[in-house]
Amino acid sequence: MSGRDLKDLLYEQVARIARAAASPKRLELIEILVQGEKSVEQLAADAEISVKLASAHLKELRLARLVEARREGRRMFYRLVDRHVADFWVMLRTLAEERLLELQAATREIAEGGGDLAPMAGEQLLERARRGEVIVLDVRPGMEYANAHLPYARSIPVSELRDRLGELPADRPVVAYCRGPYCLMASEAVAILARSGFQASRLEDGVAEWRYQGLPLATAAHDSEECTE
Amino acid sequence: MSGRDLKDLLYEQVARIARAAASPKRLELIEILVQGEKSVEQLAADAEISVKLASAHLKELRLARLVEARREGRRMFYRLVDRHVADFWVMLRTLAEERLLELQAATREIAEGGGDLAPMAGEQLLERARRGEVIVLDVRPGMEYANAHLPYARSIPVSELRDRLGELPADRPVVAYCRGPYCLMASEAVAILARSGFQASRLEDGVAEWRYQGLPLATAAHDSEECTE
DNA sequence: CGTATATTCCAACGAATATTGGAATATGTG
DNA sequence: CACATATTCCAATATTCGTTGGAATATACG
Repeated sequence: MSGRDLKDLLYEQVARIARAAASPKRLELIEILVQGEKSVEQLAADAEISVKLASAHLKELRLARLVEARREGRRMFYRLVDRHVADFWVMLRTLAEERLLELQAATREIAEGGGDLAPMAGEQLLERARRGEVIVLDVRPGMEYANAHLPYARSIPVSELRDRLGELPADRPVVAYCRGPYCLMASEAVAILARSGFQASRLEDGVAEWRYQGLPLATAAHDSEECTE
Repeated sequence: MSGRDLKDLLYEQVARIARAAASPKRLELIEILVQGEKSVEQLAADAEISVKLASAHLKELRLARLVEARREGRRMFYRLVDRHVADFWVMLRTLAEERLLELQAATREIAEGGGDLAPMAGEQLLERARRGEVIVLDVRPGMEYANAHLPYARSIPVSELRDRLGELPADRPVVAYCRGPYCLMASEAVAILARSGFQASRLEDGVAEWRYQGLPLATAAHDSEECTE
């Protein structure tokens, strides 16, 4: 094989991966899958697209070996192949944010709903949560919390938040997080909490960003009680 | 703006970056630009495409803010916006290699030309080069060496290697490197060296991979003499 | 100012992609 | 086995992208 042909082949393979990521819907599916395994139906619902379209996109992602599928009964469950895919998503998003001004404007629009608390860096938030000075609240669906969550975080899905406000101590600031900076659940939660008199703010990071920074995660509920009260 | 519209906008912006990287030719241009600033003509020649096509691809890359252009006389020089773009390229390639089997097979074909020396890890190679136990040889064009090169490396472009073999001590192993794993110059150099009785092997990494690993680089020729002889 | 050089813009065509509707497959249930 | 459910496959359409040829732009030189 000639040098040129070989090179073409090599770059083509790498481009194939990039092409798999070059679709908004597929990126959204990837971000959802970062939260854990999901069925096609769930993925379609979360990404607000038809099941058929979700299936087609998942096929592309599977072809690029970014996700893999498992059959359970009549359902097909998809998951990311490994954490490098999640890291890639975080890096790509970070790169995009550094470069595109419109993106920064839109991200600001999401953040605006949050409180005034200065954004705390990872290590610092972790320490304050450990000491119980701040309540870290995971507002994603329960399944995703069970799959992986920030240390010391407790789970109240945003859909149940209104009815479960009583579980939260009113004398401490609450930091809500969800799937990541593009997810709106934490913003909604902050709005609900603020309306009820809580000192609430939003953490932009999700588990993917947290892990990307090398910070620890919890995978069960065994540590979420340590900071309860 | 509704939540869905906002999300669509956000993912679309990220996808735009991925789309810019989703073309073999553009990836090749990026890798060439990692070696330093180049004119459109040089880029087209290195990537073996027409100037017009190179210009079109560079326009895409510029639109995505991955590269920026500078005019000097009647030439246009392009460069990567910052090192995050180079890091992105390395990460994308690494991800692709982990995933795609064909790619691994092709990469092996490139490496096959190399010697039998066990591949040395970065730190170790650096130390051996510092002590002069091994000759690190940069076989890229002189301009690229001047822009940035591995510490203790000396420059002999592959095109001049045949005529300058006398400059190399024959009693020490030579490790040649070039632009990165997909570049063929180092393989060619190893073949030439081996034919002349040198104990030659190839380093797959280029400056991008080296920097990605957090290892130091040299930017002038001030340190390439330390290990000369 | 005319000419040569380097690069970009514009137009056009074929190839690839996203999306949707309808049919097909595979699994579980009565 | 008939039937419901979850998902995938296939076909068709609109759109986008890669590539090339020809014209246009910007700069340098005589």
